[in-house]
Amino acid sequence: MSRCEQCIIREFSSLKALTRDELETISETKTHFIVRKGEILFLEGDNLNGVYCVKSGFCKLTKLNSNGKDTIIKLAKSGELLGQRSIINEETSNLTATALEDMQVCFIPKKEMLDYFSDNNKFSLLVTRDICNHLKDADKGLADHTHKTVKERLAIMLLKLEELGGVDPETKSLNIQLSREDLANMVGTATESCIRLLSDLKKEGIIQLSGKKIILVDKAELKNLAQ
Amino acid sequence: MSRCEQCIIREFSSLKALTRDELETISETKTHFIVRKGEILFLEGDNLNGVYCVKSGFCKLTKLNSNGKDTIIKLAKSGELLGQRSIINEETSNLTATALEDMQVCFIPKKEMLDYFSDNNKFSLLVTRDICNHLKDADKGLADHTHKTVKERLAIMLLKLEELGGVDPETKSLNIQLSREDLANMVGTATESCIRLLSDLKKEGIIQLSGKKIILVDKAELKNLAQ
DNA sequence: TTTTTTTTATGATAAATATCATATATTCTA
DNA sequence: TAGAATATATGATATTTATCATAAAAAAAA
Repeated sequence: MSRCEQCIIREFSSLKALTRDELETISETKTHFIVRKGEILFLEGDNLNGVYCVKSGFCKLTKLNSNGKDTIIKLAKSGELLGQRSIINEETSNLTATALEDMQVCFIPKKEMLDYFSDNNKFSLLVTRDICNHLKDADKGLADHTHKTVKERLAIMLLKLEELGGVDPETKSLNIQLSREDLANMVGTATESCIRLLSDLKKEGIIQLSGKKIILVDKAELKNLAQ
Repeated sequence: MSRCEQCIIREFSSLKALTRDELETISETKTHFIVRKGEILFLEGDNLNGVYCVKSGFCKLTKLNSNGKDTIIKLAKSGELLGQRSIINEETSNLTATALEDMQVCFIPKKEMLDYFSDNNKFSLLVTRDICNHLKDADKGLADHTHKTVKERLAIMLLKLEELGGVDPETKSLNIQLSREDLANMVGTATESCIRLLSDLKKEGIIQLSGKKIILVDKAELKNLAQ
């Protein structure tokens, strides 16, 4: 199994603040596994006994609504740590993580995370900053969902998907390919409304569609919509 | 000016983890002031040079939307610290704080907060947990705003206002009295829609209204609506 | 491949919510 | 206190968005 000291992915998260000694200890205790597309990493309400480090692939983090629908709260890609909040607060997870494509994931036990959080100041600062960034995004999302139209939120989401996953250099289409249903759940609208608005954007020449592939043609106009 | 060592309010925030020495230092450096109803503590985009400790009164934390409207992201009451995220992330504030009634506020400089964050593990853990709780609330709010109707969100908000500010023991009306406009901005709807739905709830015997005073009569039904 | 299932697409319609208009009540201010 | 300004209330209407229905396209399974 690969060693954390040699894993480049750690440079993208708070783990970069760990010392060589700490990384070696984590290497001994961590486990590594594959999650297939559609499989669940953890469920809302689960007691997490550690954090998940996404090595490759990406997943959606959702919250189950009383009407049985999932709301996608955010997406996570390689380099991100999942479950930090639950570990720090010693609470069950408030979100469900589901793979949107095959993923490689490492699991780092709670004990090590909490030990280093108290012993390594640089690490705890980075962990807290990471959580702060999530909070800032959530505040922004809340404001957007409160006063923006569905079309505006769709524009925001398309730009966010590009930022998060980038585009295929050949086809220029978004690397993150969501079903219309998932996209609708991120935007916070009905699937049909989402499809309809995508069609509108296509008719207006702002995006191109072919199957799940989406190309952002007129990004200036998208940004204008997103404001 | 009152000394932090003797201030009971600190027991309600992460400040309770500070040592006597640390509290004494803060007492020397902190400033204390009054913010009148409607006045602004800080603006979105402001560079905060410390955190604000709410000693009495409460305020709204808002985000300016591109359409010029404010979205109320949350309310803060006595005992809460404002501006922690900005200090930790060394970023400008992402929210505007406006007093909803006269407030007493202490300002604790950035330097002390950051020093104790690195030196006092108990303190940094509590600060991080506080931020984690805000994140959890924001995730919940995002899910609610995504799939719930305006009436359901109004019910949620009324219950939240009771939880946050309590009720007058005499009249049983909510202590936190918001304008219909502010309430609408928290729920995420038009002022008129908010007024209409309050009237509906009144007709259904779920709440009582007289001016800004709101009495939650049938809390079971409200909770049922809030789900 | 053929069949079945799922996803995407689009029209028709219903429901929810926003906007505009206006009246009344309340609060503020001179 | 009177008058002005603001907040609350409610009707009429417009707009947005969701739901239902159905068809075409794509993907999965036999």
